[in-house]
Amino acid sequence: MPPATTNLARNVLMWFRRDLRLHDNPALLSALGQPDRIPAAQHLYPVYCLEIPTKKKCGHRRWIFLLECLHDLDANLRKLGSRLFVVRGLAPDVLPLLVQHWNVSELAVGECHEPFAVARDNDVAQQIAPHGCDFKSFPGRTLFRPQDVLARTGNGKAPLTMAAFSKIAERLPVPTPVDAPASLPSLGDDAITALRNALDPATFDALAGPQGDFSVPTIEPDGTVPELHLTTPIPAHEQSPHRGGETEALRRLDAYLSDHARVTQFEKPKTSPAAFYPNADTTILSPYTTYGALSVRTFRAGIDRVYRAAKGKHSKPPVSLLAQLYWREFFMTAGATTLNFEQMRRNPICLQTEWKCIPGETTRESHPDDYAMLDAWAEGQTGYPWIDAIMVQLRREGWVHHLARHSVACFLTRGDLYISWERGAEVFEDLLLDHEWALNRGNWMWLSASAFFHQYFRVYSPVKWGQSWDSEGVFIRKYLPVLRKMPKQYIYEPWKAPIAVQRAAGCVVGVDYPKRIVDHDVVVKVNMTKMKTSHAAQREQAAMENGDSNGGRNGTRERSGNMRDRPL
DNA sequence: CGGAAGGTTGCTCCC
DNA sequence: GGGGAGCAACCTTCC
Repeated sequence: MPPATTNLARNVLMWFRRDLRLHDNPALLSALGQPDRIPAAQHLYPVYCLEIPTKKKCGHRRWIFLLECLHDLDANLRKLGSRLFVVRGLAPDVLPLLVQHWNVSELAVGECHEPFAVARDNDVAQQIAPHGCDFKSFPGRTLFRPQDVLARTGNGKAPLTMAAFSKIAERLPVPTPVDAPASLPSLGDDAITALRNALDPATFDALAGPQGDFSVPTIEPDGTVPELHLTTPIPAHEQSPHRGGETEALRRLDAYLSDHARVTQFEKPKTSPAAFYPNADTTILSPYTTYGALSVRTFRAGIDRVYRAAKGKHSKPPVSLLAQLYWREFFMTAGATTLNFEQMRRNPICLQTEWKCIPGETTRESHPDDYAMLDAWAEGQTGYPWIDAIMVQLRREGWVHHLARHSVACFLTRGDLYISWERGAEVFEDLLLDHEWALNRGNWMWLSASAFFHQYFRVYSPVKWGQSWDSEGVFIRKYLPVLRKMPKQYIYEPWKAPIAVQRAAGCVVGVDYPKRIVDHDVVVKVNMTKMKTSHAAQREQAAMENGDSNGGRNGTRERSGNMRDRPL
């Protein structure tokens, strides 16, 4: 038993969320106490709450990546004589039980800033307070706290351009990563027994999982996870090449940073969306920063070391490697401080326009044709090989290049299908290993020219843009084998190939590969007109609300009042 | 306040 | 094929 501790005992429960690592983890380190000030914890209980089955928007490969991170975290904890307890259930339900029966005095977390996470954490803090347990949050998820950025904007609103954000970021202190612990406080000798004795058997079994020991769910070699009812085997060639975990994250970071020229000369718009693992132009570290298997503060420190070695000669924001971390902060700041950030309606920074398939406004039953188009896009069946190949890569690997995301997002929204960006965000949330709520929703607003970016007349061609990167069609041939033998002059537009050429290539359009679902050259003009009309309507509305005083400048639509002045 | 400058990553046409 | 103007025209930031 944990000794019948008095209230003076310091027992810490480390609640891991998006910080699945030992390096640069201030919350975890807090258990060690501080010399002469705070004693080391007597016991440390590392916990992850596995929220089954509520993560409906988390696809199979995302689950696998998360579980790999948990397995690696558990292994690394065990090297220090500890372990991870994976508790099945929602945090506000299960943490109070653990706190009570493990006699926990402090619950330590890495701070999260999403509105829903803040609400959840407040809930947990209230639930554990009656048990005499403090909720203590620590930095580490971001380089900068959204509040600290907001405090320097002058108007209390998140910056909407990278130039404005960078100006603030450059004046904020550079966070220093902390070392991984060399040792950890012990577990209670019989932490599991304590729970088994205190809880009724059904509750215990539900929390502890099928092994009865709070272990990480097992991933079978065929990719199935029986405990999570992920029972569809994934053939070897369709498994993601990106393996989760802190160990792999730090290996990839070191490998990337070892090429100093690549780091100092990095310019995002010059990296190719048609390059793919293991020869991608970019780091593919985003899945690791998403789950916190890699600390962004450690990442930044590594970039800074390379920059210093180059005596300050390096690319600059908004295109530099460091700026890629700034973009993450940029969207997290906006997401943490903008009302209704994840949707179009009642979102003060978002363009209002009449997309198809708006959540809550149409259904599959009311508009089956619109949703058929959405499905064709999501499944890689648009008939545009560049678009479809990207969606296949996304589905299979859980990662595609940022500019590839631009292409398919523009296609779904303002470019071709004029479908709600929220629907695209839902699909990405399901598929992306690196899904971050604020980045995903923010980038969908960007690409649909709903917020941040407004030059809707700049449209990506689903043919020309890919062609400019990969005229041979290597990328398409990899992910759409049906087009493998199509001559390069038709690989981006197979419908233009003479039927004899289609037959010779073994790919007849309409039989072996879909006909294109829209004619880009036609719909792009229609869509641009829709955007123009929506902007005009919005300016008119703003002029009305402002008594026509500013001619609609800064279109206030729902921006007036204090809608953005919400507490963090 | 008003207006100019600038905005990570477009396309087409022309030289 | 690489670079630059024109396309038609959005918003935020900054002075």
